[in-house]
Amino acid sequence: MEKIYTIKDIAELAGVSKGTVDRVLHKRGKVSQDALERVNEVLDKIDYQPNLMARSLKKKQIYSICVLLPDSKNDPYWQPCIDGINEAKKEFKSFNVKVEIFLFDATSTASFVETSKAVLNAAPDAVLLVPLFHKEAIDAIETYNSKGIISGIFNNQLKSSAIKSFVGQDLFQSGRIAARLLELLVQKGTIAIVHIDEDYENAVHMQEKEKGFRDYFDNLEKGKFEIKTFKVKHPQFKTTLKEYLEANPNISGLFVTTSKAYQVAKIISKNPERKIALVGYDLLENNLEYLNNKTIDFLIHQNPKRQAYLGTASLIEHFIFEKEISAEKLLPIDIINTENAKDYFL
Amino acid sequence: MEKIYTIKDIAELAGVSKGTVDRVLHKRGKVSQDALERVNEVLDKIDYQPNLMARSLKKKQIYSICVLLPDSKNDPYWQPCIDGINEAKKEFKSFNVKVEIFLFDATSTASFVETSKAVLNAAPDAVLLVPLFHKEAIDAIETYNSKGIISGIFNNQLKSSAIKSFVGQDLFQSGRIAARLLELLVQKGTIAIVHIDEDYENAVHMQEKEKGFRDYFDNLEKGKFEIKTFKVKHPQFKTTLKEYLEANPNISGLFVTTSKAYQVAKIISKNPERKIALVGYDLLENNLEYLNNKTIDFLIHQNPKRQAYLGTASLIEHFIFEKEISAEKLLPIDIINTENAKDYFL
DNA sequence: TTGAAAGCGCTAACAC
DNA sequence: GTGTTAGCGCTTTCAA
Repeated sequence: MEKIYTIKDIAELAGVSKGTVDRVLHKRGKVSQDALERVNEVLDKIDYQPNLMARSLKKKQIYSICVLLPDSKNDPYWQPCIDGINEAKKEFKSFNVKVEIFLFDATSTASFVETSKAVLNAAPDAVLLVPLFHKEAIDAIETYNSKGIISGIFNNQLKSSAIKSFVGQDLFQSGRIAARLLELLVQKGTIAIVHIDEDYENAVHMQEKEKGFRDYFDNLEKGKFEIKTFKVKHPQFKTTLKEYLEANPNISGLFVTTSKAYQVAKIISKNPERKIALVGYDLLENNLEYLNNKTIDFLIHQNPKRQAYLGTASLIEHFIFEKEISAEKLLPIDIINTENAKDYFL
Repeated sequence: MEKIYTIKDIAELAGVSKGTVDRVLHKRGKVSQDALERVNEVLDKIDYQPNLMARSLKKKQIYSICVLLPDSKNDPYWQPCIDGINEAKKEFKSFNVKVEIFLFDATSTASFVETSKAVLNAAPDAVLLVPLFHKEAIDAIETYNSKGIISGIFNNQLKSSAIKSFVGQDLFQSGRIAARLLELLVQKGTIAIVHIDEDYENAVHMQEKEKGFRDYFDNLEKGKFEIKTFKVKHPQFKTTLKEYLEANPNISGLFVTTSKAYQVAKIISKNPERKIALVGYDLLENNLEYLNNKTIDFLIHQNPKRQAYLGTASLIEHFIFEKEISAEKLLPIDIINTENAKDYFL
């Protein structure tokens, strides 16, 4: 049973006062060379772990964190994020933190810009945001940075030196996982990558997934599989895909790079005698329906709830525990079939 | 921004002292009817959330928790559990909790009984244990209970009114997941369930998994699949399985109900022209090797680390935060293939 | 039955 | 530069 040391213990061992120990530990104020050495000597010998409870109890300052994410009205994918944020909020409610949620319309850059201004007005200590729109997100983050506001992102990666943390998945790898699944489902033949591309800015996502997907097949025995890409915008979606499949009767597998696999499932389930394997993303109600009737074979779970939770929690912990923010946190990529889907709703 | 009330606030609002408020909140000591009503009136009006940090800071009592689990020397499956326990330990190290780990030999009931006595001698406030041996585990738990020691279990379910919490997976469902995977891997034909049964007491595990597995196929179109069961003890394992597979040339899929899939993989990889689909359990080094060379198609991850972490954390939180212990916590059952395996080592 | 006060470990203000 | 001290919110002891 190793002893737990307090500042008082250190002060006694070093023959100085608690105040001096505090100054050494936090490098604040002036300390004589002699005292510094005496304290450091003690610190080297023991394993001092500050009592975080005592620290947070003392601190008067209230930290404020804003989370900026798309409204789930237009896309239910975002709904679980709210739960994740609230979970973090609840877990740390005894601490001096305030967490505010700001929603923008995922289909409108203007909405994002406007909401990010509102966040700026709230003058938080940190912002966690979903950088859907590349350029606008960078702008917002740089503005925050110039005001001394820390920025973290989740859901999709974005390179900027002003970003302190990223929580999400390795999308390239995610594409490889889909590829491995389709390799098993379709013994050989043609597989199409389907991008249901509602807004061009999202394309980085899809491109990474496509790259990973193709990478997997590129490293396989040649000639067994042919990989095609099919890109379609929403309005004409239904007829276009139907025609595409009719024009390509050799296609026996589809990889949908967004959460819209149910739209594809709806079309292919009309023609059950043609067996087409289908792999998509996200545990939406609509997707689960087709997963359960086996039109969709596998879904890849991006765990938006946990992403939002971890993003929020790491910012909170940075302030109240002075924890380092880890620059990148990659979540496991969960493979979902009919049987384990419900376990992921905790 | 809702105000955060403290005991001092309540005392002032009710016109009593902090001590009296504390007595009312915790129903300890004597309080006059009048004071009781005044305090309760205030409590009804406001939403009082005790500051857990302040509480833990003050408490002198040190809580002691013992964790009783199999030694990983004989089975590497248990190794991650130690990490999970240590993670919980680290997370709560600022609180007054002591967590001690006791290891027993998973192949020896005597070792379990002995170790559980050592735990009793340590006189902890709570015990978290892996109830590998049904009867002995029940005995131990009832003894703990009679001494006022709280018991939680993880890894496998066990029914007893003396058990306060269970963390683990739904093993029946886990069997269904394996079934669904093999259904996809083997279009039709014969599939064998392989129990590598080292110690009879573990059989509950395997039986549940088998039940789930068969349940899935029972509800499928009849005649497409035939399911067999093959049980083997370790020493004769290698030759027996080989003979079994030779005697049953129609078998094209295997479901190994333990973490020993690599042993099966070793045998079937000797005969690569006969393609046999293989699904097993757990991310052991040995298994991963055969997963990566695609002899094993899927592994099911039982997440022992997280099980141990959650089991430990829920007991700790019960003491320091006075949180309710949830009776049952079922973890998601992760499906692992070549591509997402490494993500699960965080 | 109740209030007052000490003190958990830490931080920050203040005095020397 | 450095030691002392007050106080965060809570629990617990001690008088009254």
